[in-house]
Amino acid sequence: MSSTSESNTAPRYLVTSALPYANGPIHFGHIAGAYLPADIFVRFLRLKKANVIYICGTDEYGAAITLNARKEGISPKELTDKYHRVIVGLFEKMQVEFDNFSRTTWPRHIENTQRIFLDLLKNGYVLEKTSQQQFCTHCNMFLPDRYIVGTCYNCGHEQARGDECPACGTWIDPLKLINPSCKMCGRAGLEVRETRHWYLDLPKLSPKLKEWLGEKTWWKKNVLNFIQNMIDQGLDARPITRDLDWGVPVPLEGAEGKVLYVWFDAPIGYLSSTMEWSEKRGEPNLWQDYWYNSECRMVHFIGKDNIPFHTIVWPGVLMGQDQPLILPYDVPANEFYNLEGAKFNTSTGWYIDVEDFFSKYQSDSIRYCIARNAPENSDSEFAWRDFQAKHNGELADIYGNLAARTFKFIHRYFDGRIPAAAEPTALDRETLAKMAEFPERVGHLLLDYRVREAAQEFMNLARLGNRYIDSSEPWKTRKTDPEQCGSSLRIACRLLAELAVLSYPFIPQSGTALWRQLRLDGTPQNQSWDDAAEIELPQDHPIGEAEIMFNKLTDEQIEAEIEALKARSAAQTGASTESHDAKSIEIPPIKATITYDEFAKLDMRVGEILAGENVPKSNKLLRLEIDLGCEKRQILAGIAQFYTPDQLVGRKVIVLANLAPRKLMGMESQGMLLAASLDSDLAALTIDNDRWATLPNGSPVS
RNA sequence: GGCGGAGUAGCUCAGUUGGUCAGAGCAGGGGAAUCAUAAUCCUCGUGUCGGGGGUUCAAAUCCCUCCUCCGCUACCA
Repeated sequence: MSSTSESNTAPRYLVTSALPYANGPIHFGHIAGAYLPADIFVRFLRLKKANVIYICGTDEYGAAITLNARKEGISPKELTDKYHRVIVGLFEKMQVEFDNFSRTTWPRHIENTQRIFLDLLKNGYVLEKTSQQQFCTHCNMFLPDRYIVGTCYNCGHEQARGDECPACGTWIDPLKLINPSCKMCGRAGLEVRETRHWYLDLPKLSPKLKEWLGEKTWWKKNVLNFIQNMIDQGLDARPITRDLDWGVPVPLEGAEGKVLYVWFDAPIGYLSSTMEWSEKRGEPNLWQDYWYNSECRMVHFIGKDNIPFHTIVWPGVLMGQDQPLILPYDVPANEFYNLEGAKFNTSTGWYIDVEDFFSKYQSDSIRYCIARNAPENSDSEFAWRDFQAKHNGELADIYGNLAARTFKFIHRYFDGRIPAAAEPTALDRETLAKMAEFPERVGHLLLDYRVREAAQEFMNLARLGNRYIDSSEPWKTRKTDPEQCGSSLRIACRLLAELAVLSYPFIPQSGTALWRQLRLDGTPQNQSWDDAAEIELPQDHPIGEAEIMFNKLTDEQIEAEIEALKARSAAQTGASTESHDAKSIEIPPIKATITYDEFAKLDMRVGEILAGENVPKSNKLLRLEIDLGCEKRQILAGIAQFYTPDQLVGRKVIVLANLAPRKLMGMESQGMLLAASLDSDLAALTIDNDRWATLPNGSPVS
């Protein structure tokens, strides 16, 4: 590719995206945070004639992978092979193009990781400590904190995790948890065993880090705020090894069964992947032109969950090792991208099937939709309605239609050839002057990682084109002043050529399609961003047939997608319950005994559901009106994933009537609908046999 | 619990260091035009800038306080 084309003026860039964890497919949330912004940035830099390489790969170690592999009955290697392929396939569909996409199981990556570990140890940045940890004799492994469940010693909640109690919010010391059990096998009787681990001495690196971070005045504010806080609170030594058999082995005598943590080796993957790229190119030392080059700007695109690793731990690791490796130049972290109001979640069916998606839609549509609403400063989300609006209203109507009206006109009245230029009118001059401003304006925004504004701005160039054609009215001048008419269309074509280049980083297929219709040499990628407004079109140059680049998405189609998403979510939530039997779900133990008096405080009544509706913007809540005989109540029940309002109206249910009211989603809930639930399944307590149905509303339950 | 973010027109959101900052896009009303995927272009906003208090000649923008929502909390990757 053109990635190494020499240029003395433009800076050299090493761009990375967070290594996706090869534990499952990635989704649009990942794409929006770490990949699409980086891909756009890289394509743009290439047009700016910068020397840039774009590096990534799958992250393939860690406990989660061994657990999932065990669940699927395959080896960790087989699991990561599978998801490596899946992830590569997705990037191809998204048109995210890396210079190299490696894997952390690549042998030289293991060498790199071990060497860096040994450097850190030798230089005194790694401490050895023994500690007590919970060990599950059945699973034969030390348990990560989140895989330990027990009773909270602070509030008595039975389902406290080893890291935090969901009820009272206390930070849990897993060793103090009462009746701890293993979340994986469900068994109690954990043993506390002593284990030896190595820790990265962040307190020792802290002064260097502080000084280094102090210079990063150009970093995004959300990133700086976050880490400033963390540093101010003081850094703790962090364990970088763990007891596991799937990972980079600790290269020391007596350290059998210990591997380096995935977060330790994953960023080193950037280095390893660059080396692999070098090797593949047959220039084994080429990577040093980047990693040993203090003029090279290393930019890490990540999601916000990765900020501590990339701004503190990883730079600390780089500082403490012996090679002259460069430190990150910038870490433009993005926030999260959700789906229709909730987080992407594969296990509950709240996701978009990528295979299915790309069988119906173009990558440019989703790229543009995400770019226009990228989670730069706060979380944002994908919504089908918004997707339709962006696709139809902007890509098809403004961008695609500009090309169509221009090209068709030329074919119809100018024999499909670029007309001659005439003496420019005032309007021409004004338009050309505005066109000339776009490369710098859009480019400036991109260098600032303001993708959403940049996308809006390139679309404004298309708007300028539409306005120009409307104002110059070639359908009139065709009869009154053919020369002027031709000249107008020529300018419109020049604008389209510019648009092809400026839109290329965002929507590469469409940019290329425009270029092709203009029958210009090469591709937009070979052009110069700065000169995009100056592209010359020879007189009589034949252009291609006008293509429809974006077909409209119908309301029915979009409705169907929304329905399908909801249906799958409901089905998958149901499906997971069917598998309960097979998977030996833990039945929670019986709670502590209470007295009759305590029980008698509860006032439960029979109530009839009079009406129900979904609570706007909530996935879980239904607003129900319930007749309790003596009065009517509004109750918000978290059962929307299990019942539609229709299924409930007319049913008799049991309501806890003297529960203190509570506000949910801005509405007051005056009581609680009783329901049985386990895991993620739920069934409301209804009364529908003949005898019970005759009981009046408001009958007490005891 | 700690930290952080957000609350601005019906919807999605912009608003650098306080003074044309009360805005853009969409939706909606009106109009022009007809080359084009019924696409385009022009035009129209009486919004307590979450509530309250304060600083100031001047605050959406600074300070205090309250309310609501959300995220993160690095030993889960």
